[in-house]
Amino acid sequence: MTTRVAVSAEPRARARRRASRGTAPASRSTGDDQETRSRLLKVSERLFADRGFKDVTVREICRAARANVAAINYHFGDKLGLYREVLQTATDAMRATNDAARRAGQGQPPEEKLRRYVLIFLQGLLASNYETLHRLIHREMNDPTPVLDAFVEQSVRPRVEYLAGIVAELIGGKPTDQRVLRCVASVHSQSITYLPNPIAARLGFHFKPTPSQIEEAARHIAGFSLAGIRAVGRKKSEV
Amino acid sequence: MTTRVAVSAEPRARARRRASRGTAPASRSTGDDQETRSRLLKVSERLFADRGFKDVTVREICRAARANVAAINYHFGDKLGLYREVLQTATDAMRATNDAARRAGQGQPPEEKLRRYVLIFLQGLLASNYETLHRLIHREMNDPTPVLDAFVEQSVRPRVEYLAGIVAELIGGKPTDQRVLRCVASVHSQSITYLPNPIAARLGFHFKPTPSQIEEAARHIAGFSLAGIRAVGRKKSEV
DNA sequence: ATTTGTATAAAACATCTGTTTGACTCGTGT
DNA sequence: ACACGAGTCAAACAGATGTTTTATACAAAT
Repeated sequence: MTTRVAVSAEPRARARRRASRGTAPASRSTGDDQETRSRLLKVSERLFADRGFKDVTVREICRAARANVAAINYHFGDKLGLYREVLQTATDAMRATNDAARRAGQGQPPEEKLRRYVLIFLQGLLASNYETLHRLIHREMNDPTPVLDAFVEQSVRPRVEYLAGIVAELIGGKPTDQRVLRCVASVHSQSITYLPNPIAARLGFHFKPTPSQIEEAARHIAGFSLAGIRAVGRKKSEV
Repeated sequence: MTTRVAVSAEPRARARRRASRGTAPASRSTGDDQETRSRLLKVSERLFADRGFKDVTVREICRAARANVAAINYHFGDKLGLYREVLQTATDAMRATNDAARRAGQGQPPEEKLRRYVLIFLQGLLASNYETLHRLIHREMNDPTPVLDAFVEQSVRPRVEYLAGIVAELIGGKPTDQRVLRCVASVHSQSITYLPNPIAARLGFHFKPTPSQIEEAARHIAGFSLAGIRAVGRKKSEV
């Protein structure tokens, strides 16, 4: 009895109306008129990030978005449809971070590529506008919903392959070398550790994601990792 | 509407009977008689680790343990009471790992202390009998239940402080130095990355937790980290 | 033999869950 | 003027959920 799969994307009768988007929705008379649909997206992003897909109720989302209970089913087919759309924006944001890191590293020596990658990744991870999206993704890691597969292919794999390329360049091995993969895991894991989490908070790790603190952390990770990678490179290659 | 707090440990009428434990429960007549209580503990440990506190239903647990729906409330007061007890065994296991790591490092130079710590931690993390317990804990990191505080104090803090001591010895700083704390985070994050997770699985990271693979991974983490720590130690100390 | 305490079981309870329904309000196109 | 579709709403639905109740079986103590 896991996360309740709805195989077909748009399940029921209605909710296909929104096929006709872009025909100037214009404003309607009802008071505020802030496009209920986008309010639902915005509100649910935060709620899903805070507590996960299953632990957030549609009633809660709708209350927070000042919308009717039926709004989610009307606009997104069902709860999973809404979640899918929220996670798609997360995927896009992550891909944008990937591309930015790639661009920043172009023409640079591998050491500098790694430094810039870590910094940009960390900025993307902790920048206030993206932080909820990344927490969302972190949730998928522990409680995969049917959306995870698409996300891994579109976001994680390109990122890991890029990192593997850098590391391979640094230690002079194939990107599929076990040593390379372990180094990639080491770099990546250090980065995501800086996502806010309740245990760190209880330990008194008061890491404030200000630009300068983020740079500091990025410098640490890059320096730590470059030394680590070089050390690994000095050892004999394995199968 | 989070995980449903039950402030008092043993909430209702019954379930305090088990105060009188140890008076030889003996066996009763009903067929198998395998101590329903311990069956519930065993079964729910796996279920909670797989899907988290909230996503597992008491009916499911009871079905898997071949017990009545009321069994949980009878033996543990309520669902959270069962969870609390399961997590207590996890805490104990983790503390045992801590102690083992400490003993193994006694009288060793700090480099060797770190190597042994990482190995023992990883063994504890991935040994088949403890693996579910650690996944359980990993869940608390993302979705804290009321049980988290006790766990952090009893397990995580001693461990982090021990690691901080080693690192401080290596780079010659105070255990509260920012550089030290960042190194601790680096070491710890690399270790927990080796817990099985769906994203790694989808990426084709087929890490089998055999003893030799675990040793391999521990060697990597220790070597990588020692080089990293030394590099950090070469830099000027910060506030 | 009776009482007492422990353990189990089936059924019921109250609440919460995602979803659906049917009515109603508008603007727009004819 | 009219029909139509888009969007919203209150109410209801069916199923799941944690918990409680009531009844019963049994062993040990009295």
